[in-house]
Amino acid sequence: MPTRPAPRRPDAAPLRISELARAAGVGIPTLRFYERRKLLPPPRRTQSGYRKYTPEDVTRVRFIRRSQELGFTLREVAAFLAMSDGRIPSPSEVETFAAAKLQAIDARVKDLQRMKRAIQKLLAQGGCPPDTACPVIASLGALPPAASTSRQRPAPRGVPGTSRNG
Amino acid sequence: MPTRPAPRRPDAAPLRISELARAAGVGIPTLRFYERRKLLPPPRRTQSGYRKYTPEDVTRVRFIRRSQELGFTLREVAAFLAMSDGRIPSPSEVETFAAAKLQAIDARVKDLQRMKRAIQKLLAQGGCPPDTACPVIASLGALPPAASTSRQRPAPRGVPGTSRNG
DNA sequence: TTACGGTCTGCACCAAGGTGCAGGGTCAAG
DNA sequence: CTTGACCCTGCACCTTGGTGCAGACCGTAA
Repeated sequence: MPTRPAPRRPDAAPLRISELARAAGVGIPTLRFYERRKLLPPPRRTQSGYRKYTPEDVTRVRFIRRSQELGFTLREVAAFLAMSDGRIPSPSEVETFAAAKLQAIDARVKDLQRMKRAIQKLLAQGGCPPDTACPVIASLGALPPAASTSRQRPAPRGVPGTSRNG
Repeated sequence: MPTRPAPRRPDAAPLRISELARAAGVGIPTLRFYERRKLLPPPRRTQSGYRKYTPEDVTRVRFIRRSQELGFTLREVAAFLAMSDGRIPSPSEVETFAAAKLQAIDARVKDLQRMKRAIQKLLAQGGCPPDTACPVIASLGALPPAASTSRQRPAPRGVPGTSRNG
């Protein structure tokens, strides 16, 4: 859709909310939502109150989305961003937090790989044998309670027009 | 899995809902919820209407929880279980689905490892440099929209009394 | 028989992460 | 000066995945 192109701007021009939304692949309400949740700093405003974003905000929003896809909650992402913004009490907290994240990541990768192997086996066998326990289920279900430290959330679901979800 | 044939009992001892809940590490309402969502088959009942579960149900519920921790939605898990139960039209669907899951898993593992490296770098540097873009954010944020196919959900959050989070 | 815990059903509610809409201001083009 | 796209705020609503509660029934021990 050839929307009336925004007026020509200099290089590091501020972005309007719709531009940031498009660049970062999210919806406009989502950006205001992130602002309320402190994931985005309150942007500068035009005289009339329009939000003005910077190019770094694009990176920031994309980081948020990627982190969500990796299974971190917005709360966690907010904490991380606060850290990287230097808005935290002690730098040792960064280490603690990051180390915990590392552990969580490792655990998740391991489980994913276990499940992967099980699925591959399933595919090689052409499906679950009818009488036996499905190997995939067995491979994950016959385990002690997980040691997962982190939580996971749905990935960005169909930002209108960005549906790459089969 | 060599299922041990319980010698003298006519069948394996059925579990009451509270026993399954405890064995699988979930709450009782969750089990009823899973039943509504077709993740658990309607169990047999006692004459008075109490649910009677089998030991395989423990595995099944654990499988569900693990899968969630790995980032699959209940809808996906239900689909997978339906397959493994043989309640699926064509076996080729299993392959399609499983292959898609494999791709999703691979993508997620890759991203997690990327983030891991970034966090390690962050730790090695003792934090984000104040002026520059945080390397962790940059490493994930400066990317095209994700190729993630699947969604993620919060891991089982503190089933009352089962808090292994933290 | 009563007490008490476990279970049943159904309905309401919660938290996270958005999504939509109403009602109104802004701004460039026609 | 009107039109249409865009933006603002605030509020209501949606989906997932549970949780809680009320009111009634079951089952065993005292």
